[in-house]
Amino acid sequence: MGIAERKEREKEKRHNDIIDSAEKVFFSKGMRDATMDEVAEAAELSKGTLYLYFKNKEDLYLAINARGLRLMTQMFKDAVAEKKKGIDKVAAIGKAYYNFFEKHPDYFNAMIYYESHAIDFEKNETCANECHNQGEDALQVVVEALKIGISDGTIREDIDPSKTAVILWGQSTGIIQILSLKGRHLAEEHGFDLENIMDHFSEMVRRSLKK
Amino acid sequence: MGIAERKEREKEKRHNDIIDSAEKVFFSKGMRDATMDEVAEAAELSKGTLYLYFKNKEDLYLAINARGLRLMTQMFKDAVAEKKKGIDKVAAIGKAYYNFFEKHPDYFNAMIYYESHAIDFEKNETCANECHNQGEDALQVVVEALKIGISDGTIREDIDPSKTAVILWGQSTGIIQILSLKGRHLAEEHGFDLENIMDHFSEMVRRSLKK
Amino acid sequence: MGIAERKEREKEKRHNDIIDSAEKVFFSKGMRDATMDEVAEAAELSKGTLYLYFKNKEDLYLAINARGLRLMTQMFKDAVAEKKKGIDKVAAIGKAYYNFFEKHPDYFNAMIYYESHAIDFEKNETCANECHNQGEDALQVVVEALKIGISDGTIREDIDPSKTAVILWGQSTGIIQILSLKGRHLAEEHGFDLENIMDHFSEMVRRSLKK
Amino acid sequence: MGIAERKEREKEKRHNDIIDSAEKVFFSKGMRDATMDEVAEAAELSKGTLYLYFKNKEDLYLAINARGLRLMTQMFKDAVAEKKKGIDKVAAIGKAYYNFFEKHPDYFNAMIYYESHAIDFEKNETCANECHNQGEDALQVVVEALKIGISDGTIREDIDPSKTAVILWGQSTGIIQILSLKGRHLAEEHGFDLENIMDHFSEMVRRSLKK
DNA sequence: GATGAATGAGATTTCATTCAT
DNA sequence: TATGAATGAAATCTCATTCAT
Repeated sequence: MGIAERKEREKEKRHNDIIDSAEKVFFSKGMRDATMDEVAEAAELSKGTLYLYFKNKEDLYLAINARGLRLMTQMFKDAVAEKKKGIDKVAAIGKAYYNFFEKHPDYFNAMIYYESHAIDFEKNETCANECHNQGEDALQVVVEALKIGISDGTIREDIDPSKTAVILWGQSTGIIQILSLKGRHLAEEHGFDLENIMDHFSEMVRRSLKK
Repeated sequence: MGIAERKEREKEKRHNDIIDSAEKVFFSKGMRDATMDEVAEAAELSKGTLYLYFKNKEDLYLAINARGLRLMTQMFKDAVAEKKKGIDKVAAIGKAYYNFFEKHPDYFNAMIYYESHAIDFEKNETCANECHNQGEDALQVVVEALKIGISDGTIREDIDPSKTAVILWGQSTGIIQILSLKGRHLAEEHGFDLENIMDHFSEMVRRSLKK
Repeated sequence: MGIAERKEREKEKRHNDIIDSAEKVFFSKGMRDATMDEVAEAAELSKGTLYLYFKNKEDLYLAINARGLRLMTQMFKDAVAEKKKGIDKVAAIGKAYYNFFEKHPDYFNAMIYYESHAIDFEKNETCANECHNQGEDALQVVVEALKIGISDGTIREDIDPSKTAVILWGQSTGIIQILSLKGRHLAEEHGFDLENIMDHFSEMVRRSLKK
Repeated sequence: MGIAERKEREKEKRHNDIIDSAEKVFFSKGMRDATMDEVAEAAELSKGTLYLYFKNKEDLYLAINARGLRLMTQMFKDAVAEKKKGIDKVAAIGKAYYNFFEKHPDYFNAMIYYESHAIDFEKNETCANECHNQGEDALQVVVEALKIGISDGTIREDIDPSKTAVILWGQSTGIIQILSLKGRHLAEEHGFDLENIMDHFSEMVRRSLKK
């Protein structure tokens, strides 16, 4: 019981409702072409209220991205849980990442946007920090999988789990980014099978990590 | 010899002068925050004139990017020429890529920006096409190196050179992108040595390709 | 006796507390730039509560002005009481007015602001009416002084006390207003002694009224 | 000759056209309630263009005021020219001032607004400075009239022309301001004849200045 | 070709005021 | 009564792009 709690919950809900509406607008029009007016209309709120909840357009976009990252991290955790061996866990994360891209390409693209724009973390910007933390969480899942792999002997022990996680993260993101942006082009012009490229990549990663 | 030629040359020069000025502005302020007014001022031209030479801001930016891509492709070609074995050529391209990033981070970031935004190639837009072609050129250098590696037995023959080139390209870009955006953070907070990460990565690639 | 009375007293106190806080804010930031949020914060009340006690921002501002006018009227009455002759009473009011300005410039400026904006009296708005009545009171003090002057022969009898009071009021306000807004400028750029200007003015008024 | 001149003239015209439109809007709705959107619409220009010509709403209002002041100064000069004796010139200025108020009450009120708000002159704000200069011009006309009066013996020589001009200016403004704001009230409730009040005032001024 | 004024769209901000609880 | 979130209207600002000359 508690008025304060209820208010808090309502505020939280309003916050989420705005993100819901923003997603619809941003995902259909794109970050650049979507307008705050449209978001306000979709949320059935006044523009002033949007700015009550989010510092600016970018902040709102980051809130969407934080959601995507949360979702992705969960997918990573689920993937990891399904495998025993470290190397298989790593591979599963890779698969999960591609899965995330396939099922939620808009979230993936939001992430790319976020990753390719220098964003200020210094100033206590809630959404930016949330994104940063979620990113670290996701990375940590990879680090753990690598450590397990080293322990169970499925991954060579001369790698540094943290550095390798960063590398894997960068690699995968870079590849999926290409698939996202040039995928259609690669498929149509060059006859590439995208899924197949991911398998290729997966195999390469496995080779680069195995004992 | 002729008036027409001279005019053509002058036009060409004006074109390049504008890109020079745009580079200064875009590189110091960032693509998003740089304004056409600033570019015009730097170029000592009126804003209207910029639009005589470039369709729009993005087009101008793509012209810069094309320059960077040309430079990068050349660095790739030089790198390839210095090595005999295919696998070494591939590794040399990777080194050259990191080199390109270190020496011309602004061009690299322009490229990232370009890679993370869907850009229309369809309409016969000169600059966009130039970028696309340069990108294909660069990729072709990788494809050739891989083919040579397969021929000379330094690279396993069960890979598809084209797909693998795309993968290598995506991987490398993704990693350098992380270094570019989070490099300082990784170095300062986590004590990572960036060069060392690239060596790690290089080693992983070598393992994933070798026979 | 009772609860009702106590409630009434508390309400009255709250009312005054709000004016106290509003004064601080309005006087330091200026009527236009002060915000209701700031007043609410200063009063340690919610913004909504302000509106329970005052119809709107202007009403609150008028409450401040009414205070100033009450204070000023009292100074006029005190000044009048100290002199015997009508002409001296009139002069004393003039001095008191300047005195009011010097001691309470913020109240004076509030009055100026009030005087230079057409405000609705019609609708039974408490604060506006209070201001209006206070203004009439102050003017009446001048009227009385003039009448006494006519009676005691220190002021020429061919003037109309009411009209003359309005004229004196307008004159004085106009001059002090200049001193308030341009005083510093006049003193620094033109080397005027403000006090001296008031003496000048006083002498002129005396000449214009004397028999 | 002169593209530059023509451009200059056109710019000047556009400037004036905007002020024309702004006058209509501001005078009919009042400074506070008029919106820049309305001005833009009246001027058949985009809002952005308004801000190209005027720093902000206040600046635009000051431009209107500058016009009023120019007009008023001219009326002063005309009035002065019609009289021989200094004292008559001063009286004529007073009449002209009231005349200005009667014929152009909106300009007068704009002036009041301007006079009762502290406005920054420091920053090189064109319109504010123009107002300031026009004000000085007008005052100078009074100073000259007083000097002539002292020379021709119609005004006592123991007054300081500059200070007296400031006093006269303040006095008159104050009285007309009352007539402007409370005139209707004075006429209807108290049966005052406004014109008559000005005559009264005129007579008082004459007495206060004459030898 | 060159110019730069004008446009128009949208982001952002700011508040007085209202309203549901 | 008290609260403070929400509103809605404007102001302000910023630019990429267009257009008349």
